[in-house]
Amino acid sequence: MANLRHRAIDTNALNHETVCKTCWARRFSFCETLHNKNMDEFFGSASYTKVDSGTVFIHDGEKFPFYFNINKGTTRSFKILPDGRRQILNFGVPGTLTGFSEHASFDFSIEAITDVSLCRFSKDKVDFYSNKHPELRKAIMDKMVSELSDSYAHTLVLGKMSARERLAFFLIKQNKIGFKIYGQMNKITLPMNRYDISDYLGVTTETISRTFTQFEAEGLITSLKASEIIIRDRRRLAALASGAIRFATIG
Amino acid sequence: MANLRHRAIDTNALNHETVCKTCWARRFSFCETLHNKNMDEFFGSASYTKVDSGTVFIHDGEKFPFYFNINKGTTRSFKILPDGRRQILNFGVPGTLTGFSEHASFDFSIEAITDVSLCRFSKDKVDFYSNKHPELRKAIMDKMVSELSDSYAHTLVLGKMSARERLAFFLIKQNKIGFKIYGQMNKITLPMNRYDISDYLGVTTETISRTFTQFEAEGLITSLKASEIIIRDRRRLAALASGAIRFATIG
DNA sequence: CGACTAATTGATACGAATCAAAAGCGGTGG
DNA sequence: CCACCGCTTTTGATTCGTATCAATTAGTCG
Repeated sequence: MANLRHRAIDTNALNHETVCKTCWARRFSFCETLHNKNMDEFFGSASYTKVDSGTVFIHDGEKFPFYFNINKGTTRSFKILPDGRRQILNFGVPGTLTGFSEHASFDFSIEAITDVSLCRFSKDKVDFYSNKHPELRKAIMDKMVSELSDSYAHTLVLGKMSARERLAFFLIKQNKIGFKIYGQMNKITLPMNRYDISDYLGVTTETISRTFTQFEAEGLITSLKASEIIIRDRRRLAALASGAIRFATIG
Repeated sequence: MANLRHRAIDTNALNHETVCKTCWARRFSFCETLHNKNMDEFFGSASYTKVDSGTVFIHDGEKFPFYFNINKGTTRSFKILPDGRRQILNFGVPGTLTGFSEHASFDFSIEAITDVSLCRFSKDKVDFYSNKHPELRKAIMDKMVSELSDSYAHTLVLGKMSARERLAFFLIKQNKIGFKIYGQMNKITLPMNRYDISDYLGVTTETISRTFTQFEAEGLITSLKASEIIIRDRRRLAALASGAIRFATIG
């Protein structure tokens, strides 16, 4: 097994009652589907883990036959080119499941942006229980499908959109996540820094920063701090995000 | 059911023996896994279909509870922005399975580049048989995983690579496909036109064209026709494709 | 062989990258 | 509590890769 730098807490000792019953991320997670079943055995097989902020806990190319479900915090998945260029593929939030990769081998790296807590499930165990409980496999496939769908949306953004559209897309997306997970309305809290945003959107930090300034000048947003944004004009921001207007500084 | 413009040939009439036994794409397809089983009933539920070149046979947003497996020809999957900008997500070749999308609703369109023949499988039927034959579901999930993996590689290309790297990536990828499916070694046969290539790589046709010319001048490739390329220096082309050298005209 | 479309080549424009520096911010210690 | 240090973010000046606009050449099909 690879060097996963984290403290693992064996839930066999803890008992799933105490862990899952109070799990805040459950309603976003694949395991939600087993909510009303007596699945101590299955959940007992999971291990509850914490990863410190800044830790790369999955390395590109590594074999690791587990699914990870994020319970708390934010992660970034990324690929790196030989000369150091980094592309962020997605951000993981509570309820994000990962580890679908073929032959149990990851073809990207995952790093904790904030302190993260997650559950680790052996693929073999999940497979075994999926045969008894088809809804479990269905839930996993649904997660996979939405990851694919997200990736295609991202492809469109990277292939065809201007810097302004990219940032608008990102902000609208973060806003939706913020609402779903944390119940925030017009306030966007960004756990990632400008480098992350730029590496996700395929532009530079300078461009991101300038575009933030533009958006604020145009009354689309207000920036309280670098990491706290208020949406002021959702309609226009969403129009930009959807590609309805390419460069125009609509104001 | 949506307006699928194609001629459908019901294999119930034909009998799977005559169709699947001679199916050339089988060894690349998810159904390969059932090769040695008596699955007349399952295969009988498929319908064998032909789609003419240039036909959009799946429309973005359309509900369509079927998997498609391509048997012959090439397709392009794409998304379109309100102002007409098109991003090609991937090209389908024999053995490509599609239709994973959530709630059986596609979030992209698919168009035949050449004349295409394909098999259509009802999701319900596949689901039913997957419970008896877990390897069927596993095969489908493997297809899904490699589609996701491909998409991530594409993300890296679109987010971080120069035009030269993008084209190199594309050519190496097409070469691998050409070898796997059609057994071609250094010759690349491109069923798609320059617009397709540019819409896949997130650059313009003019840039694609100029880069082809550069590559030929540098001895990386020889272009017999626009659609027939010979790889002359695989090492350097692959180095470009992997991002080891960004702009340099190595030569 | 002519008509139409696809691909290439050329000239110029422009959005974003790069290089450079200043300002903001968070944490630490005197 | 404030001064200092390091890191992140913003702003500025300039460069550059690719898009755009325009025209020519090649290729395809009736």
